[in-house]
Amino acid sequence: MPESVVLKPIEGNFSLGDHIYSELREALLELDVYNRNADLRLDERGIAKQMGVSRTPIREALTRLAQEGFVTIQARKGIFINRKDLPEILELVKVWAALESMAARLACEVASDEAIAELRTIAAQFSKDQAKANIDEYSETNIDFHGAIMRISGCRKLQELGEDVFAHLVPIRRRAMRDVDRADRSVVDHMNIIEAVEGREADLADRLVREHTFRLHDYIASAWKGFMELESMAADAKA
Amino acid sequence: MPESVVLKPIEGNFSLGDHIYSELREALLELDVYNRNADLRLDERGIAKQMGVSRTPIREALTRLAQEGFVTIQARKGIFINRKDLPEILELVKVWAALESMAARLACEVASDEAIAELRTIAAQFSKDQAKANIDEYSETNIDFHGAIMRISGCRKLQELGEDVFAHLVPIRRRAMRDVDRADRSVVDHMNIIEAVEGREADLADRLVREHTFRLHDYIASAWKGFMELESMAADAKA
DNA sequence: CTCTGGTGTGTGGCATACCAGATGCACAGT
DNA sequence: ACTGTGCATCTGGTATGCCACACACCAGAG
Repeated sequence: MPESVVLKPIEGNFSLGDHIYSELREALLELDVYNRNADLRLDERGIAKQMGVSRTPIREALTRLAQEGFVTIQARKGIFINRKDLPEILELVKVWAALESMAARLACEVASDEAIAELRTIAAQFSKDQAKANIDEYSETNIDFHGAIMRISGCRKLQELGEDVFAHLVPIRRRAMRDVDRADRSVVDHMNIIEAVEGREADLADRLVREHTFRLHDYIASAWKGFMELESMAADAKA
Repeated sequence: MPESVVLKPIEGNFSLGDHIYSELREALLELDVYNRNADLRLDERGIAKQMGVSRTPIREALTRLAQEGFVTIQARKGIFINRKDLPEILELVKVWAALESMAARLACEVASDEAIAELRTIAAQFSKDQAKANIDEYSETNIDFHGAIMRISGCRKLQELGEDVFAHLVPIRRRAMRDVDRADRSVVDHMNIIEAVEGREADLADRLVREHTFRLHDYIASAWKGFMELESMAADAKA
């Protein structure tokens, strides 16, 4: 067999169902920001017509979104976007704390020094962004940091589950980060976490991450009403 | 309005899709026990004919099972049962450890004394079952115990996620419990856990549960080959 | 005016037909 | 005997149409 051109195999999913699933999911996460009086209802036929396809792939996507808890499908009544209330959000944060603290623990035990160094690289962007007083970008970096901890834990399931839980928290978390005082505190927490992981102190890293996340938990619990007002304002401004 | 007959409202899901989903899921968990050379392939049309319905509800159920990771759907190739390998199983155990240790921690903080007392009630069945040397029933009780911890944590999401993760572990866990020495050790662990929760010692309960689950982790890691042989024997015996 | 039953429309559930890629095998060419 | 081309067939993906139930609205009986 002669030397031949090397072609990379076709990768992604080209099925309509998968595409629509991603599209809808993203749309829901964006929409959630304005979660006040926005239409909580989704219409299969409407979406189908809008996207120029039949109901079938739409239904497949919605089925998956329903199982992930983003929407609720009620037979012959309608499909409704799940609005998460405070207790539910707080539960998700607790789950997140459980997963990430375990990730930090595992990272201490199995992560390579290079992998751990990655945390500092990300943290380095903190001061830069913070210097720019660019809270939005800081928020993104913050997300990267937590994602990195999950990644270097070497536990794929932990990472995947964490991403699923996190998806439900995206709108809340982003908003929580707009508080400058919290951002400062967060930077300190992160530095302590990095040092614990670098020192391979599993128990300490576990505890620090858990406490860090529970600070977010308590903050959300106390600031929830403020979040709602912000969302109303955003929705009004849009209208 | 005169006194009229009181009828309880219709409860569950009567949609074919939901029913097939449950049925199929249960079948997969059972089948996994014989996970040797059993047919890893599922056929939409075959199942449809077998159950006397069209492909549509079957596909809905399979879509959900695919997202839960029980099966993999490959376009125009087939639907295959996901056989979990050792690293994957171990990752699931780690996730389980993360969730349950957090549950124990929360239980210390929020569970009522009555709820905690439930743990002892379940534990009481241990000695009884153990006296009967009935490992199978002990295994069930053991599962109840862990389920109870998740429940009294008061965190529904934690509980739900735990059940999802647990579902993937059912066959493995049941098998792991057949080891009598492990069962003895397990009883001791459980008693210690109960005492920690009763004493509201969150850090201790967290640690004990985590260590307990990691013992299962290490045991599976070392006994994996034995599990596989057992499964082959079971399959052969069936053939 | 109020209550009851009918009716029209909207919505998700299900069945069915068809499509195109994937596969395996047979047969022709070398 | 080997290779590769073409076809029959299998399989999941998609489009459609119909069904039954939920619900809002309306008309007629009281």
